[in-house]
Amino acid sequence: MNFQERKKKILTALDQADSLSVFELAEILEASPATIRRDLGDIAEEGLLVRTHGGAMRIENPVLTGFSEKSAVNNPVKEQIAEKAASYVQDGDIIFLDCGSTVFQMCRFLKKKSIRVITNSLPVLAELIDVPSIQINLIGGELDKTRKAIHGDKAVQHINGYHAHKAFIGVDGLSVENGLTAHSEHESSITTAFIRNAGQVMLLCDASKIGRDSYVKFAGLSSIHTLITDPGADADKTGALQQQGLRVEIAG
Amino acid sequence: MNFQERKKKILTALDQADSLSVFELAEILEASPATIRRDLGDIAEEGLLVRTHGGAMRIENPVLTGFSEKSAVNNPVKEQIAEKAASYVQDGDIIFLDCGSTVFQMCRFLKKKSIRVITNSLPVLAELIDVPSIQINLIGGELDKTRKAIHGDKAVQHINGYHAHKAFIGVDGLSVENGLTAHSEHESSITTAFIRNAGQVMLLCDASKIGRDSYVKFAGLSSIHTLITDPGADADKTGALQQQGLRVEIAG
DNA sequence: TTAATTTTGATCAAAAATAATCAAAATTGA
DNA sequence: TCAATTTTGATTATTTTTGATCAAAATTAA
Repeated sequence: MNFQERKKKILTALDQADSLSVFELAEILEASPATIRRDLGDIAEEGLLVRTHGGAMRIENPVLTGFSEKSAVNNPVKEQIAEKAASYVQDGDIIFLDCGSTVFQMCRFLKKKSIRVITNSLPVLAELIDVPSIQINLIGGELDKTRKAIHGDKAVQHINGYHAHKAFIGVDGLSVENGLTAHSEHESSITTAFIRNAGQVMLLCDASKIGRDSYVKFAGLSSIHTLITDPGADADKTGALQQQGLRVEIAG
Repeated sequence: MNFQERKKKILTALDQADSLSVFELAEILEASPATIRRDLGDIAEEGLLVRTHGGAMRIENPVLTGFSEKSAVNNPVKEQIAEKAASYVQDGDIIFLDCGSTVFQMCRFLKKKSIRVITNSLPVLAELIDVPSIQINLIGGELDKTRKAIHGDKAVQHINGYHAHKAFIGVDGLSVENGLTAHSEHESSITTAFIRNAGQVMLLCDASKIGRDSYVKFAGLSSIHTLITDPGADADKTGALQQQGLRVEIAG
């Protein structure tokens, strides 16, 4: 059994029992206490459980978890991309973070940095609000309840009022032919604003989206500085993107 | 049993019995008095209970966790004021809600209405995000982590971009002599913006704040349409306010 | 007030849990 | 396939937690 599997099982077990000891977990997962401790340490660092002496407790904050983004948790590919992306962030940076699930995963790798984050994502806000070294600027505007993010004209105006060193964004499609594409106008207008107001634009994009096109064409390849993707990306496709002058980084 | 578990049990036990002795707790938790004393010391330091000689007492206003706002819960006076204030809200209204604890209490009385809410308060956001009939416009700007609210110039600009039918605001002090007063410039600039951009301004204010002055003078009595307070308000003081043309509503 | 009692905080040894280290096993990549 | 890397589990040293003891402080009773 690998870490990802154990992580899932630990979190499931903790959902039922509020707290479990290292030994109880060792028995459930048929692993040694040493392994369980390592796992619990890692998972606690992600903020998905509370480590206690002798075991772990479920984390409970209904409101906060309401905003938390679970879709990318347990997705090792997105985690790798996020970690790579976070390595570009330095103390003192001002960064834009958009509301994609891969970008959200960056949060856990940003917690030790001293930065200013400008975001329209409520999960990002919830994740970083307790980090003293990070100042948050929340983008205002209409709340999109399903995406747990802010959008609309007012949000775009807000972004236009700032300049960031780096923007970390996601897209729904990326190809040589059509550049960056998105599902909706709302998303694309926000992303466009981020691109316009950032020194460097980092695109976080798993392999499945490369060479794929979505509905709204909103930016050319030249607006992106670096593409961060996973090792699963097709070499032909990434090669073609590189030929267009795009810098491609493979995470992991 | 570890500290985290005991902490939880101690707080739960204190929620039921208002106060417990070290020995009662030692029996409940099956731990030694020495351990209980250490625990109580630690928990008291977090501000989650009051240490007494021989035991501990429940605290009224536990520290807020996450975005949830607990300070005004179980405060019948604030609830009454909030309910009265909410009765002024009609379907179709666009309203400003500020980040005070009494205003926050309005949320539970607003859930059945079809309205648009413009707010800088994260607790309000968290409380209303799951209500389908309510559209939320979040004010953007710098995040004040301790107040769990947005403030700053950008936030004021944001508010200036809208007009609402009604604004529901709180203050730290209210008197005939000094009008509305607040603890900080940040709060007052936001409140001023709400007042400027609302058709009607409703001030939610428990009796203790009437006749009291705080530090920043930011608006005159004439900027307020209606004061909603509780039956504990001094009749002389409310009378003086009424003589200045202020409409005073007593909740409950 | 003083004396008796209770509670506390400090200290310490025992017990429990952890982190660190290292070799074996499993996985990965060439 | 084999070498390199990662992961795992066992061992050991370190840290944390606990309960007992006891003097000092606080509270209560007289």
